[in-house]
Amino acid sequence: MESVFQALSSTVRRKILAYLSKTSLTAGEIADRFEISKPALSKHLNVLMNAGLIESDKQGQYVHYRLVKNNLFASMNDFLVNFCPEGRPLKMESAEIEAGKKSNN
Amino acid sequence: MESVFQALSSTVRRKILAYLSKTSLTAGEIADRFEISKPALSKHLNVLMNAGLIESDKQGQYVHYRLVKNNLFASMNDFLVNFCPEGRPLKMESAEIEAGKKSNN
DNA sequence: TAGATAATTAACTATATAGTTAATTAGTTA
DNA sequence: TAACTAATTAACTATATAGTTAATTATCTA
Repeated sequence: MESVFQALSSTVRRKILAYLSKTSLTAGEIADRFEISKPALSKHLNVLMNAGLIESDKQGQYVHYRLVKNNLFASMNDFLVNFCPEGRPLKMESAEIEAGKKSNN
Repeated sequence: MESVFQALSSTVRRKILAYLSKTSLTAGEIADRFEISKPALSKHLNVLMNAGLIESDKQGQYVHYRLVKNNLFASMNDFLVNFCPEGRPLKMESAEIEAGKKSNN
C-alpha cells in the first residue's frame, strides 16, 4: 500500500501509467515521450514495478512494460473502502472487474 | 491532482484521514494518536489541507479538522477513469455519492 | 492580568527523491 | 568478432521531505 501511493505521487509516473493504459511499450518508447534521461526513466519504471503497478518482459534487447490494471484498481479501492461505508459499492465493482467478468457498459 | 497523490503518499497522512473518517478531531487529539511531535503533525495537516482532503474550523483555542470525503472520492475516480474504460462505472458511482443522493446499501 | 493551554511558525538537521553523466551489461547484426 | 543499440547500474548533486526543539500567537481561566 505504501509503495503504491508512493509510486502514484509522481506526475511522471502517473503519465507512464497513462501511456501504458492503452498499450504496452518498451523502455525506450516510454523514454521518448519524456524530456528526462533514460536512466531517470528507468528508475521510475523500477518504482512502478516494485509497487506492482506494471510488469515487464524482455524480448531480445527490448524490455516491454505493461500496466497491471487489477492491482491499480484493487489498491485504490482497498484504500477508499477504509474511509467510508459508501466505499463498499466501489469495492464490489472492483472485484467484478478483477474477476474479468464485467462487460464494458 | 499532484497535491492529492503527494498527500496520500505518506502513511502518517493516510492514518490521519482514517481517523477523520469516523469523526472530526482537534489537532491535539490527532497528535495524541501519533508518536511524532505536534509541529510535525501540524505540517501533515497542512499538506492534507492544501490537497483539499480535509478542512478545519477554529473554535476558541481548538482547531477542528474533518475529512472532505467527496474530494477524496472525486480525485481517486478522476484518476482511475483515465486508465481503463472499466473505470467509468466507478465514476458514475462516485458522482452519485458526491450528489449525496445515495443510500447506504 | 498572569499563567496555562492549543496550535502554529521558525530554524535547523538528516534522509529520501529525482535528476545528471559515465560506465556496464546484454543482445543484434554487418 | 567488432561495432551498434537498448537498457540498467554506478556515482554523484541538488532539492524536497519529515522530523526535531524553541519561539510565537491566540485563547481561556483563576
